[in-house]
Amino acid sequence: MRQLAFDTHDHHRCIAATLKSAETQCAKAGLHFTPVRRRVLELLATEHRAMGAYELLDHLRAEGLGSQPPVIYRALDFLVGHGFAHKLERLNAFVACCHPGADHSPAFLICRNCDAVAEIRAQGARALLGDAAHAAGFAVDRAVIEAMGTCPACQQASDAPA
Amino acid sequence: MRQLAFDTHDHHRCIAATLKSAETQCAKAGLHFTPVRRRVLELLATEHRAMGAYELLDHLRAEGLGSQPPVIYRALDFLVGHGFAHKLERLNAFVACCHPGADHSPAFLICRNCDAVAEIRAQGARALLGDAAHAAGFAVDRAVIEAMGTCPACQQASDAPA
DNA sequence: TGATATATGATATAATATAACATATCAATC
DNA sequence: GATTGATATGTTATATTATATCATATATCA
Repeated sequence: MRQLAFDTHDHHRCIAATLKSAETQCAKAGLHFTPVRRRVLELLATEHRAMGAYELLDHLRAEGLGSQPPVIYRALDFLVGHGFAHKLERLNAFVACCHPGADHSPAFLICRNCDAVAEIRAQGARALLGDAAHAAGFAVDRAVIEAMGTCPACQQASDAPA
Repeated sequence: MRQLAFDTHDHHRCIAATLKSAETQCAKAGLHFTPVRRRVLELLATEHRAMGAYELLDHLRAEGLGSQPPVIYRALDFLVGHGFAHKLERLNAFVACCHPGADHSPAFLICRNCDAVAEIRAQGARALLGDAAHAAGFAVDRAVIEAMGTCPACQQASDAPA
């Protein structure tokens, strides 16, 4: 079961693993994995794509789990704050974390054409960035790394046009 | 005259160089460096910090150069599109480019404490990111790299509290 | 049980950004 | 110089994203 980049994978297991991991981590750390928080993570994991806050809120509303913006933003703050989800700054949207539990320096590959998003590890790039920053006297605590471009599927599609 | 990171520099020359460079590039490329566009770049260069679209628009309005949001967003689109300014996705704000004319892969260092922003070159990090993306079959055309952390001045301030 | 911290509900509004259409300006050509 | 086409600006309206604030509920623990 792989969960890297644009590869296909066993998505049922992927969703289950994401939720299970969050559950476990929350239990360990004494965090409350409440119904709203759980459901938001589940939605993100299930759709497996970048979703906007209001799109997520629409789901919650339909399910009677909350109807006002603060509900979703609080849930997202929790999930992002504890590393269960990430915010894509470029899209003002959110994705479930693909490497739950791993200490990671995530980078995102965002397809301009179809909006597919992949999370990859970027330890190397992150380290070089840290070095360059350090040389300028700056101490980095978090790096936003988002690559815009074309995913494999869209490259193929444009190579072989109708 | 240095214009790197958080170093001090001759700011008058820095502003002049930024405008001059944009002027030259526009002339070469047949682009219209109109009064609004010029003034927005000048504001960004003068303040030398991240500014929001509406903050910039307030200046334009005070000067009779435009009063509605589309005016500033169009000017910013032009400046960002041609590399004269950059958008900081993390802040939803804009800065003048510090390396005008240079073919560059900019990265930004953003101080959480005082919002100071420095633009550095990140060729190395960008290259590693490109490699990692390539391994996933993804073709990068642009990378957003923004480091959140603490600038030199704020580090000193917190080392030696009152 | 009562005190405290944490989470949710609800109202209002702030901040950021774009769609759509009208008008003006500029540059090239007839 | 008038015509045209491309580019830029003006203007109105509205969409999208996000937060402040205060009230209420729920959980935890002394």
